[in-house]
Amino acid sequence: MLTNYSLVFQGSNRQKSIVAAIKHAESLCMTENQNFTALRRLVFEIIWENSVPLGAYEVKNILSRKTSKSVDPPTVYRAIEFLMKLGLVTKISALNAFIGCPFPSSTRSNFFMICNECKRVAEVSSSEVDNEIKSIAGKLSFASERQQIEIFGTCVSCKTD
Amino acid sequence: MLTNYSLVFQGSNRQKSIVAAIKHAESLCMTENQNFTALRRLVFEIIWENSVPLGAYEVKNILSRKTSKSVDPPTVYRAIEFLMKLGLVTKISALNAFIGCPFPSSTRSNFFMICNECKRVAEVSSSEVDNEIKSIAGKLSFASERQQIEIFGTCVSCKTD
DNA sequence: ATTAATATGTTATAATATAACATAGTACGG
DNA sequence: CCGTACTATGTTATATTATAACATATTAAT
Repeated sequence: MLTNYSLVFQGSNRQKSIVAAIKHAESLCMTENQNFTALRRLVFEIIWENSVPLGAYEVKNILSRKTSKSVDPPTVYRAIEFLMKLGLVTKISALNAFIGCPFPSSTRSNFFMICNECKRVAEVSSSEVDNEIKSIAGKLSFASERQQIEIFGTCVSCKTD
Repeated sequence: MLTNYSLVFQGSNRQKSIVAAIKHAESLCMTENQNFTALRRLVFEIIWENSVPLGAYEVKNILSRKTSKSVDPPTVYRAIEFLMKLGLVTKISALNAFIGCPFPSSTRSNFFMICNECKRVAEVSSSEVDNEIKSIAGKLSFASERQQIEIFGTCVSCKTD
């Protein structure tokens, strides 16, 4: 099992991992022959700077502040779509909000633990869960392509508060 | 493991299960002291008649046709909210659409297999997956309350076509 | 320089969802 | 039976989320 759970819910900052994340995004774009433009990098940073998932319009507002000019929805949605295709960002669809993927290169399908109190989201990559689902899909002859697992509850920090 | 997979993806109709579902909904409302009004019953039927999840506005249009009068969004959303609270209907949040829960009384947390081709959705209730997730949550001291698992892929029928 | 491809800007609008208040129906104690 | 409180529905308006369609700009290769 691989997770950023304690970093998200008990760690003090994420700065260090953001630097690494940008590096990773850059090299991924390089190998995929994709253009990590200034705009896309900005959106990536905005989403990654938060352990709370951001709605597209929140990203839009932050982007607008950072660039000191007005930004229209398609600008944001296109950048997010680009990042999602590369697996750098995921949508938490129950929240209509977006969060950075800490393990973009993992081949296992990850899932999210979402704290109802502080709204932060941690990612977990578990081969056990993954295998169990794969096994069920196999038995039913369902060719699974993509999965989205969202667990809502209370994180370790908020529970003790 | 409990599933309506073959009923949904290989069965010819769902009529039989709808009758049982309505009976179940009625008695559930009875014991919960909730009012299974004509409107709520209609919305329940509309959603249950489909193995494809329906958007709220699709429900609205069908409802409007069935009652021969115009229906406003809050009417539909309120009925859906009511049914969801009772566990009779779930939202597939990746689709912004709603589907009946075939195992409303199951204490296990269920998940959905969604065919990208025919759009039908089957529900699976697996204690293995459930336990695995519970175990991870336990290790991380995450008090999980609700979970939403959506598996997208190709069903057995569409694969062979 | 010219073209093709990619990325962004811009305008408009579609699709999904809820707030707030008005009215109607129901249930029950007096 | 009446009045009150509660529940459900009707109605209007608007918030939130997302995309279509077309224009312009940037870039990369010929």
